[in-house]
Order: sequence, then structure tokens, then C-alpha cells
Amino acid sequence: MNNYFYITTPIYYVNDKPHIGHAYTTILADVLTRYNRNIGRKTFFLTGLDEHGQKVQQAAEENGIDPQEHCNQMAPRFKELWQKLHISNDDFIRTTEDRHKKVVKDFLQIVMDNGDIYESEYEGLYSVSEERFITEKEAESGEFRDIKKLKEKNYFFKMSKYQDALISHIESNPKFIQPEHRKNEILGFLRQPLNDLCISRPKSRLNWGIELPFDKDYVTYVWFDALINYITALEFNQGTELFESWWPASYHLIGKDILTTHAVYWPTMLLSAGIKLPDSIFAHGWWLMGESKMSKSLGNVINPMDLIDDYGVDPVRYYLMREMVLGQDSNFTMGSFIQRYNSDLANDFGNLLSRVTTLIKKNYDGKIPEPGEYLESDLQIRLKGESLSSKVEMLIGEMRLNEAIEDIMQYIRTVNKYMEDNAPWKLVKEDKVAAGRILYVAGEALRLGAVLLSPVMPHRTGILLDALNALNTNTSWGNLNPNSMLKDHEPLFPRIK
RNA sequence: GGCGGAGUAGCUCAGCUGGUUAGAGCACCGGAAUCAUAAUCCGGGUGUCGGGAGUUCAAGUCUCUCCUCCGCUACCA
Repeated sequence: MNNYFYITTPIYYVNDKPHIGHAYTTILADVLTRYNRNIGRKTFFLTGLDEHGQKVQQAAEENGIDPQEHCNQMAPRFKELWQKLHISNDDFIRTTEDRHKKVVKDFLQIVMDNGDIYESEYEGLYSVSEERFITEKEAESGEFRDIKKLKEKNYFFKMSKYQDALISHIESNPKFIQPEHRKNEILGFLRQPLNDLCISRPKSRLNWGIELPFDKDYVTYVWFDALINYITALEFNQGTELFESWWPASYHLIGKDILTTHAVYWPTMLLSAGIKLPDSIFAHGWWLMGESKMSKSLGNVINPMDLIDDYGVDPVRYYLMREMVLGQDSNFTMGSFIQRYNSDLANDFGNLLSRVTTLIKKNYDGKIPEPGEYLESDLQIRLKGESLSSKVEMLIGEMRLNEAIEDIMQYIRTVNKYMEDNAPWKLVKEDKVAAGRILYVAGEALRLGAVLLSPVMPHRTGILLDALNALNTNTSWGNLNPNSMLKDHEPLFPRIK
């Protein structure tokens, strides 16, 4: 296995306010990063902001401020949200930073030098009000005003030249576009001849962008600029080692709405520049808000961000990761959130911690008892715990996070049953050594479960591990230290009434 | 229109190359227990596996067809 794990989220467009979609992708990246870090890989996690383009320029004009000032006002909103969600990104890139402009210009020059950029006149229908070219169909729709025919010189990237190379790469690398149905979509799309990509905008029309290195009158098309962020952060072509170490990316996580730009534009750009393609582009689905549409009059509007204030970050992270089958859409409902929280987190997981620690405090002066010699039932718990770790690793490698989480919870349920079967609260009256062994095994199993869940819920599992005096991410059996003192803790996940 | 998904218990989903009485979690009903956040444990499913037809000793699993939903894509005269 490659020991370097480089993962990215899309860079989010500064005109959107941060919403559940942004939060979901970023939490997913964070969970994968933390998991890979836990199992000993070197990780680099990049997120950031896309700050160029027409909509930013317009929004700034409406507010009567400079576009850069507009971006500077928006950026903290995202950064603060990531802090609030306990996102452990290694870098936060903004496309208006000098480091990015430098790499974009280098990249454009390389592609130009390879002969893959040419000038051409484009003639088409242009909507002055919308400030963009529109198709004939759009013109007929009547939704656009001030339409005129416009002829404009622009620069084009020879995307079509790489069509065949891209198709064969997709076909020979099954994991390149995931999930599989997205791969099929792209292959279907590539059955048509690919057009070349217009990668410039004349400054007369739009000047909020990165100037082309070979023509001062033009700026770079925003997507061409934005995609390059993934290598900017690695200091591509800047004479450092960073790029060599981390590229190609393990995952570009994206929403399904930006699949074409990532699975077609970006790879052909890389092919032209002679750069390796990323290992995997993974498109996830969307969160839908309930079976019925949200409606203010029905009063069923939920802002998932508010849940964080009410119930904490970790339960929200848990819910999002547990509930979505990666690649499919999911429904977000308050009912399913509460159900999930109470049954998994409060009843099974949090309550198990309370059972174990209370018994140890009452009967062993708060000191973790000695495990002694295992009997069959104890050994079963140990063996299941050991196979759990490898199973979770396999499932996460296949991006089946919901199943990995379910398997961990299944294990927690098994431990609850083990407690019931062995009833240490009774046993302690007859055989204090045997009861101590049961509590050690249950505590150790709980510790193991918490370590495996820590990428999803870093904060609460930290409290648990600290209470058990075992703050580390070791998944091998026996890391609970006999005779060490338990620390007091509040109920880990108080039931929602 | 073309291509590709999907339709399995009330809900969310597993079911690999066809093979014992079709599974899990949650919800629901009954019981046990009382260490614990009234949490836990045990028991309980009469599900037309979207409809129909076919192949086979045997189909949720393969073939055909129809219905419904979704995604991508193309639009004729």
C-alpha cells in the first residue's frame, strides 16, 4: 500500500454560503484522512476556495466593493465552519493567492509549449444581461435578454486530442472514476467527439481572473484555473519535493454535479502537461431534506448546522457518515437523526461506557482490574475485536463507510450481550477476580471500538479514551492498562428526549 | 429516443460467479434482568424479493417483456 495519502475536496465557490453539501464532503475527507493517519499512513488533506469568475465579480460590484475584498469577507465563514466541525485539513487554498497564480501561469505555459493551446474566433449568441454565450436552445427559451451575435477571439485547449488516451485510461483503471455508474456515465459522454475547451475570457468582458501568461488582454477561464489548485498546494513546478511526495492524489472527492469537469477537463489537462492522473475521482450523492419537500409553511425546515449547536459536532458527523451509502443520495430527517443518535450512540455505545466504568468504580476503587486468564467467552470478544480492525480497514478502502460503522456498532452490541451473559455485577459477589476479567475485556473492547470510531467522532471518543486512561490509536488487543485509574466523565451521549 | 442504474420486511439497506425453511439494523409486540444514560438481554416476520413469461433438477440471483423511479445524453421532420 502506498504510504502517502493525499485527499482533496473541491474548492468551494465563495458566492455560496456554506451549507450541508460543503460540510458533508469536507467531513468525509476529514474522516478518511484521520482513518489513514491512524493506521500509520502519511496524510495530506486539502480544501479551499474558488474565488475567481464572473459571479464573484458581480457580487462584489453589487456590494460596491473590490472582488478581493469580497473574497476576504467570505473566506472566514468557511474557515470558521471547518473549525466548528473539527476538520483537520493540512492546507487551505484560495485561488487568489500568489502561489496559485504562479502555478496556473506555469501550467498554462507548459500546455502552450506543448502545442495544445490555439487561438480561434468564436461566434455565437451572447446574452449581454447574463454576460455569457448561450446555446440556440437557451435563446429560444426566452429566459435570456439582450441577445446578440458576437464574434470573439479566444484561446482554446486541445481537449479533443486526449480523448482516446482518456478513454483507455478510464478503462484500464477501474478505480479512476467511482462509483462505477459514474464511470459509465463518463464513458458514455466520451462516445461523442469531445470539443476543445475555451480557456480564456477577454478582460473587456471579465477581468476577475488570472491573466494568461501569453496575452495580457485575457484572463483564464475559471474552471481551468480552479482545478489546478490540487497541484498548487503541492508546489508543482516550484522546485520543492512536495509534489513528488504526494502526487498523484489518492482521492479527489466531489459532488456528482461537478463530475465532468473533474473526470474529463482535469485529466486531459494533466495529460497535456505530462502529469500523472489522480488515483481516484469519487463522486458522492446529495443530501435531500426529507421525503416531502421542505416548506416554510409546513415548518419542517431543518438547518443541519443548527444540530451542531444542539447536539454537538460528533453526532452530526456520525449521522452523516453512517446514514449515507456513498455514491447514492440520502434523506436527511430530524426523526432519523434522533433515532440514530439514541439507539446507536446513547443506548449502545455511551451506555456501555457507563456500565463498565460504574462497575469498576464501585467494586475496584476506580482502578482497571487485571484481565487474568481468558475463558472461551472472553477469547471470543478478543478475536472478534481483532478481526473487526481488518474488516474496517477493508471496508474503508472500498469507500463503504456506512458498513464499516455498522460493523463497529455491531461489535459494541456484542459487548453489551457479553456483559449480560456474564453479569459481572452478580459475579463480583462470588468471584471478584473473574468479574474483574469480564470488566477488563469489556473495557478493552470498548476502547478498541472507540479507536475505530475516532476518525468519525474525534472529540467524544477522545473523552472516552481519556476516561479509560488510554489515549492512543492502537488497535491491537490489550492496550488497556490494568491498575490505572479511571477518570470521571459525563454521560458520553445523553439521550435525546 | 439512446445508454446506464434502481425497484427485497413499516423504514434504511445486505444478498458474490443460480442451490438448504430469503437476511441485518431500526421501529413494533411479549418476556427476563436491574451494573447502566428506563439504557441492556431473550423471543416474535402471513416479505406475492415491481408485474408477467421463459431457461433449469433448482432463480431474488440468468434470458425476454411490461410497469414505475432516477442519472447521463441526444434531439429529429
